[in-house]
Amino acid sequence: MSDHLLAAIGGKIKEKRLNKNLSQEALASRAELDRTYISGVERGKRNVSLLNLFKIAQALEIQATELIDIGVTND
Amino acid sequence: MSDHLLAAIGGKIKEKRLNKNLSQEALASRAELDRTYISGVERGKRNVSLLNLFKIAQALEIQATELIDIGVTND
DNA sequence: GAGAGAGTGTGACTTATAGTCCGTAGACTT
DNA sequence: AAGTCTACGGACTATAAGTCACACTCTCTC
Repeated sequence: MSDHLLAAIGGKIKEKRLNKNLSQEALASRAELDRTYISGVERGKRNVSLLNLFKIAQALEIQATELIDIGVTND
Repeated sequence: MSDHLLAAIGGKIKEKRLNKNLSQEALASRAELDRTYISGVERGKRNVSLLNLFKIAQALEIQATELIDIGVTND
């Protein structure tokens, strides 16, 4: 529960972004967020808030659930 | 994309909490958050960050995806 | 039908950090 | 070498995190 979680989510975002052939800047523009912010998010340096998560998902044309659907077990 | 989204997620949290017969205070305790914070989240007054979302999901013994899996279409 | 206890809503507040805006530097492409 | 893309830093502003006191509603018991 912490950094690697954000990194995993950041990785997902990067993956989806590349799938769509978008630059960080293009994604940032679509999501109305800052390019350096997207950079930080993808590198797991940012603890994104829900509204921004949804903005990013929308910019990527995917469900927000896809972005946080990482292997998190409730062991 | 905004308040009603947070309210919808808050509603989900409340629903899951009640399913588990937990009080806000009990949930807050499990998630190591403040009771009034949980109250605000459930009422959609708080734009929760990812880490806290995961804390809450873990406290509810569910996947975080379940909490944000509301009817959001990419129309 | 007053008093106690559990559960919740809410406003106000301080502190931590989310998020922006400026920049520089390096990798890669054409 | 000019253009594109990204990592990263510093300085700032906006807002989330976190806490408190108090009010209110129930329900139960005396």
